[in-house]
Amino acid sequence: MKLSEFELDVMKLLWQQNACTASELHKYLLADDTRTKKVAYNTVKTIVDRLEQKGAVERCGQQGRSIVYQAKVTQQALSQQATPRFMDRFFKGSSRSLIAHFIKEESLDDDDIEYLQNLLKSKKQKKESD
Amino acid sequence: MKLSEFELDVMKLLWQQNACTASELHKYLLADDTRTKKVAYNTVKTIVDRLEQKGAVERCGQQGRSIVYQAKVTQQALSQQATPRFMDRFFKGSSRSLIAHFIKEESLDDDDIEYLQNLLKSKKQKKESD
DNA sequence: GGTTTAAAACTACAAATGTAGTAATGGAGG
DNA sequence: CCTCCATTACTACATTTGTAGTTTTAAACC
Repeated sequence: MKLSEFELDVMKLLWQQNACTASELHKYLLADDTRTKKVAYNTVKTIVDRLEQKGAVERCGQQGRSIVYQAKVTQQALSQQATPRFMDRFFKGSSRSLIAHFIKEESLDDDDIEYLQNLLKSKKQKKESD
Repeated sequence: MKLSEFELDVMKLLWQQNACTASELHKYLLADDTRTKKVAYNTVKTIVDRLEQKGAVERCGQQGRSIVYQAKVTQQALSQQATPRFMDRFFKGSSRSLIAHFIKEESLDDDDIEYLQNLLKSKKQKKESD
């Protein structure tokens, strides 16, 4: 399933909110101040309609006249599709260089670092037990 | 600078190969067997022309009648633009969960794990010295 | 029950993208 | 020097995407 940028933005809201009407989605988008361009309700509804056609969302109820939608594909499923493509473009298929990039460039607090160190440790141990 | 999927595929080749003619790029794309759809030479040339218009590539010479192109924007520059957007979509702005995802899902050999552990360690130490 | 009105459904359209055809041109080989 | 063919330059077109207007409908309120 291939979704556009805007479609993904809407999916993200549905993943966060679990279930929404089109107007709710519209409100969330307007409230998001990282989003410079303000879109009309109809624009959002069109995107939701397209997502429905693509099978990415489904109707799960009514609220008065409003249709309540929910995500039909999980974030995991989509990220698992998108991630290899993304990695391949920018990190030459190497998870190692991707992870290294993030460890170097992104801010991680002590807690994060410790958490990730433990993850790596358990990954190593798991390999040994195979 | 916003590039499309196909444009990024061509950029990737230019990053790898340093400098190419349009026919060379075409050959590489045909040779890539992960790419099911086979494109015509003219298609590739159109993409290169668009990349030139967008300022992503530039001419750096001739080989007979063929124009040699090279990337004008670096992979780093583009990945630094693309990565936050990507992360935000799929990993809610948290580098930690992105990295965790990769450590869990991707295959890392012992060497990779050790390398990353050292990176984390030095990140921690650097913080302490601040 | 009639009216208002928000929401759905449908339609429209410009820009970007993928895809490639046609026309023009200039090196390379005879 | 002329011809040929690869390559460029230009043009074309369907599809997708972003964006929103118009028309229809049905819930809610009086």
